[in-house]
Amino acid sequence: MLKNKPNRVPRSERQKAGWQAKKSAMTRQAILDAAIHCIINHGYAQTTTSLIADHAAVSRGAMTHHFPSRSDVLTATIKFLHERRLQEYRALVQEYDINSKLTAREQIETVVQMVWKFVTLSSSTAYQEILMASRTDPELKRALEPLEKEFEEAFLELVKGLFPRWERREEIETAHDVATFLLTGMNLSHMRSRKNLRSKRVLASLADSVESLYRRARRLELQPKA
Amino acid sequence: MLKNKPNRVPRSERQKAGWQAKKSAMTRQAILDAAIHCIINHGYAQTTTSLIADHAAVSRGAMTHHFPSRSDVLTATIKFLHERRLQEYRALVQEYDINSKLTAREQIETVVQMVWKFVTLSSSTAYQEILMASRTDPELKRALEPLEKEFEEAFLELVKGLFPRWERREEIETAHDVATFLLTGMNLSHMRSRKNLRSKRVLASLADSVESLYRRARRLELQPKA
DNA sequence: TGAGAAACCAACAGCTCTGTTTTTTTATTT
DNA sequence: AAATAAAAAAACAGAGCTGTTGGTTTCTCA
Repeated sequence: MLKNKPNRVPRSERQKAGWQAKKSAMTRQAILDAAIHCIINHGYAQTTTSLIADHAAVSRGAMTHHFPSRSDVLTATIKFLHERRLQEYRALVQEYDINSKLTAREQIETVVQMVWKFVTLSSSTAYQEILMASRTDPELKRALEPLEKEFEEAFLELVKGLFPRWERREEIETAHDVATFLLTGMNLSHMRSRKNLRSKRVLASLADSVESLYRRARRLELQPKA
Repeated sequence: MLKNKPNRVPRSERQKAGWQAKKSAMTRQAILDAAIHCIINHGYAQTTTSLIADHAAVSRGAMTHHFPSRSDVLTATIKFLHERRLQEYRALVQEYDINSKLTAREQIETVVQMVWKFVTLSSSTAYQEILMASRTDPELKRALEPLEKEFEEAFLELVKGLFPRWERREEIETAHDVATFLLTGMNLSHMRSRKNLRSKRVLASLADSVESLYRRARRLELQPKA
């Protein structure tokens, strides 16, 4: 939604130099925000150009000025979404403040909670929509692959930072896979009906799995060729 | 695809009584098969009435005779898909022959493999498409809910049959949740790129989780109020 | 075998979405 | 202040999808 429609901005502001560029950036941003909003609330396929324009309070003509085709809006949107998710991810890492005063088990539990919170953000819902659409849309698929890799890297970096003594890549990868698969699967199911009672038990079980992988890795690292 | 187009069927067959009813059932079936095929290969949103008709080798007019509206085809399709999945599920249970000669661990591993196979069937892909679409389509959502419940019941029945001494519902449910969430999540990711090396480790970890839940349940059952 | 029903087909109208073009408004620059 | 460039709006044409209508073929049963 356009928070500052041009005619709502005071005259003084509007006469400053560089105002036009600023306005342009604003509507561009409003369009991207609206696109994400539509993907979340109407699904990827139903996100039409007019729907986006309506929700951004921008004429469709103005939109084609910034993005000539529908595909242009959407590819710009997924890039923007990707940035936003990376940002939200980093914010969560800070918020949860996973410091080394905690035991390994406590750290693991905190990370699990954090990742769960991340997965249930609305931006992850949007991402799921796009991911699912990409299954039958080669162009989308191509555009998404590098972004997916970047995210996995970010996750592995987090783990490395938190558990400096966890070196065996095999168990780290498995932990990553188990966590993301389980949490996305759960989120997918929960997006449809919330059953918080059961999710707590699942999160505990996930923490168990990760802990067991961690312990195994530690064991094998100490006696590599036993 | 229509395997037996009416004009390909021998005259003798075509003159038997009840032929018309049989033919009608055949095209109806062909339409439902085609619909599932389209959902798998083009996605739910792209599954248009003409696409289905084309793939079923049936005129669009003939289709509207059996299913007046698009929504009619699709609701019939998801019901049919549901039946098919139940059937495939039962077939897998038989095929894997999980008998009591195996140890608990072996049984668990077999079930995990079986469910994984089930989740990766193309009919599960179709189901995922529908599930995802139902998030933003209230009508679909309403139609899907009872079917979802029926499936969970079927799964719980399987576990009860296999582990008669596993009585605590809490751990059974958690095991169910962990397994389905993890496997759907993994499938969702694999539908896009196959990485079999890593999936084996994930399956092993899942078996660990289930086993640990089983052991805990057994322990708590023996000393209920300790 | 002939009347009536069921299955099937083809063409059309209305709607929505996309992309293009034309026109108007709003900034910037000299 | 005028010329030029950028942004926004409006109107239009083409394509695809849905649902409807009227007509044809195929089967059934008396």
